[in-house]
Formats: sequence, C-alpha cells, structure tokens
Amino acid sequence: MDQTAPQKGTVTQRAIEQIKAMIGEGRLEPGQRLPTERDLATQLGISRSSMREAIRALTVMGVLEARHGSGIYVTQLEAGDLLETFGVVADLSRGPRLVELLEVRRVLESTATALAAARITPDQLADVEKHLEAMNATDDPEEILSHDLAFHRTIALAAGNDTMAAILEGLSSRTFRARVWRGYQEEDAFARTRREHARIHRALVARDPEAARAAAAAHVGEVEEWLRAQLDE
Amino acid sequence: MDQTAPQKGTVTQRAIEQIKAMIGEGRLEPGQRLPTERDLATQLGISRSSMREAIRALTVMGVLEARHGSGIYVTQLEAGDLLETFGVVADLSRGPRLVELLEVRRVLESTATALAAARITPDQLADVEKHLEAMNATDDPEEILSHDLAFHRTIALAAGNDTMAAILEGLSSRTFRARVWRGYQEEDAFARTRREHARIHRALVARDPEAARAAAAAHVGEVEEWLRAQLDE
DNA sequence: CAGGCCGTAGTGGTCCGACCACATCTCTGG
DNA sequence: CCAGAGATGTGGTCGGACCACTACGGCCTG
Repeated sequence: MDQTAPQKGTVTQRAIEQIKAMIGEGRLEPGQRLPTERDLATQLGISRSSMREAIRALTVMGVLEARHGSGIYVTQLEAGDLLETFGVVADLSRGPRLVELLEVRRVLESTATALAAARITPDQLADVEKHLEAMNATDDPEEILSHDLAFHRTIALAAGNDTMAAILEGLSSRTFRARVWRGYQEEDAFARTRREHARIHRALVARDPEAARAAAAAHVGEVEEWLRAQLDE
Repeated sequence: MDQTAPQKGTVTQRAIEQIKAMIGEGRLEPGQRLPTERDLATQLGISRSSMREAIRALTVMGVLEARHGSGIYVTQLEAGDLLETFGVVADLSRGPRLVELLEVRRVLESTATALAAARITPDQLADVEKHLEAMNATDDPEEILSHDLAFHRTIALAAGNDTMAAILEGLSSRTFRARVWRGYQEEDAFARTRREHARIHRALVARDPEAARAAAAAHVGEVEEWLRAQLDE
C-alpha cells in the first residue's frame, strides 16, 4: 500500500535504522551536518517527537552529536565515540560479572602492553614515566587513581590499536576502578601496585613484549583474584 | 536555590543519570517494573517528552526494556543486554578500524577457545560438531555463515565467560562477517576455513588449550591479514 | 576603514495535551 | 466453570507552542 515504509517495528526504530543505513552507505560522511530535526521528521514522514527520540538514541550510541543552536552532526565515528557506552556496562555490573569484566581486561591489557613494548615511542615512554613518578609521589588516593588510569591509558594508546584502547578505557572507567579500589587498598596493595607498575615499566624500557605481557597480566590478575575471593565469602 | 536539581546539562541527561543511579544503588532491581512514564516525569519534575527520550536512551543501552501496553522494566542487566550496541560499532566501522576490530577479536577469540578446550562439556562439544558438519554439508553461503557464527558462539559460551561471549557476538555480528566474507571467498578460502575449523575442533576434543589458542588465532588472523592486504592496495 | 557590538533568524531543547495501539484484567453471559 | 467482550491502563505517536542557545550579518563606533 505504502511506497516506502514496510511498517515494521515502531516508527522511531525505523527512523534509527534509516539514519544508520544512510551512514553505513556513505550518504552521510563523518563530521557532516544533518538536516534539521523538523526537516528530517518531514522527510521520513514522522513527527518531530519521534525523530527526536531516534536522534537521542543515535546520540547515546555515539553516532550523532547534537549541538544546541547549531545543528546535528555525524561524529568522526572513531572508536572512542562509539565505545563510550561501554563504560555503562562496568558501572552497572556487579558480583560475578565484575570478575568477568576483569578477565576481559586482563586479556586485552596484557596484549596491549605487549604491543606497546614493541611500538612505544620515546615521547610516549616519557609520558608513562611521568605518571609513574607522580603516582609514587603522592598519598592522595584520588590523585593516585588518576595517574594510575593515565598510566595504563598511555600504554594502551602506544599499542597502536585505538579500538582496543577505547574498550580498555571503558573497562577502567573511573567508578569501576574506584569501587574495586575502595576495599582493595585496605591491605598492602599500595606497595604491591607500585612494584607491579615498576615491573611493567621496566619491560617497556627493555622492549620485551613477553615480559610486558606477563607483568600486565599479573597486575590485573592480582585484582581479579582478590575480587574473586571477596565474592566467595 | 533549588532543593533537588543542581541544574547541570540538559534535563533529559539529568533524568538518564538519575535512573542509572537508582539502578546502581540497587533501588531498582533487575526485572523490576518502573512507574509509568507519566509518573516518572512527574517525580523528576520534567515533561513526559523529555522522560521518554531518557527512557529511549536507556533502552538502546540495554538497561531498560519498554513493553507496549504493559510497562517499563529493568533488564536482567546481563552481558548480552548491555553489549548489544557493540554490534553497531562493527556495522559502522570501515577501513583501518575493521582491522583493529579483527585484532581485538583475534585476541579474545583465541583466549575464549583456549578456555573452552579446558571447560567444554560433552553436550557443548556435540553442538560444536553439529555445526561443523552442517557447515561442511552445504554450499549455500548464507547457511554456511549461519553455522560458522553458531560454531564460534558455542565455543565462546563454553569458555564460561558470558561477558567475553557477548563482546565476541557483537564483533561477529552478521553484517560484519558478511561484508568481509564477500570478497574473501573469491579465493580458495572455503577449503581453508574448513581446515581451520577442523583444527580448532581437534584441539577441543584433545582438550589442548594451547593448540586451541593457536588454531583460533590463526583462523581469525587469516581473515585479518587478508583484510589488511586489501587496504594497502 | 577596522573592529566590536547587537539584533535577528534558525537551530536544538522543553513542554503540553490529545489521541492511537496494544496488553491486561474484569465482568458478563453462556 | 470457561470463553469472550469490554473497560482500563500502558507505552507510542502526533502537532504545536515556546524557550535557550548559536551563528551570522549589519550596524554603529572608534
């Protein structure tokens, strides 16, 4: 009966798919500006409210970006944009799933660290050292955590796989780390963490991928094991 | 000035954070039904339209689920629910990022296969064999792809880490595989893929994690290398 | 002429109220 | 006792109005 709409699913869902398809087919380039919400709604034959929901959905996915007063734009579709929601998983996960997430992180982090050992540039290595020293120079947990994150982030970026780095970023999101950290530091974890970080750094300097992989795996595995023990009690 | 709203960001964004916080704090349990859109809007002091956008956002994140005529419910917050959007990344990625995604998949898939070699049950192994045989018994590319996906999915589930399995599911999403497959099968890839799958299967039967890891890494690496070569031309 | 100021048009953000489509329960009639 | 018809409540959609912000251009001033 109708010329375009096969009428499957909700109107909003259809709009989401159509815009996604436009980008997939290359009709919308990264960075490009879309028509106004009102025009888009007219083109697809739906109301502005429904169109806004579709846009909101694509926005949280990191595909679109809405700038108040300016317009709607396609993001650069980089790994960081699209994998931002990954952090939500970590935030809402609890119990056994936290261990699973840590297991995934251990696998990826060890690989990324190994790659970094082979590819890291002097500049990046200097950055790593900067965060390492800053981390050892203070006792403020908040600051330590901040440099801890930057330490691993720099290494992940040095691995040369932005997608992997973006996933690791999500897995190490602030609240995630902070929550695990809270009870972890009760024991002698501070000193141990410093030793592990130093070990990772030495492997990077030595450009030894296998040592780097082992050090990173042990580092994450340490937390993982502790958390696993916590769950058993 | 105000009693509740710190007035940061858009109203919708605030609503998203608030609902997310409610779940994070455990005030909303998985599977539980939320108040109606109208009530929620009233509670948070915003309009129903804005509340709907917030709900839509949380829906695409896999946190909430709206059932027409029934109500809004919190999902089980399982890995599959939350990582569904991961497939979108694969769908919209192109060029160098496809290689990066395959690299991530290679790392995770090889680990998952190694774990499966140690943990797979006889029932699961029978499933794997079923898909292996079905894959070899037909020439329909569509059917082959379907069993290929199921083959790896079963193995990933046997690894015992649902989160890892969910990520791999996203990375192997239908369109992603199909797109890479299209030109890949021009060469003698069919026979090679069969050999590789058989090799993975043998490693599982032998309960040899290292052999399984190597076989899986080679399997994914094969496609990865082909794609990398394609990009260079 | 150069530069900054300000008005204005256009954009996304929010709100309202109405109606539709669907699921569920309830009440009725057999 | 059960099945069907209805009533009720829910999410889904729509249209229009107004607000908040941005961007651009013309105006005014120095």
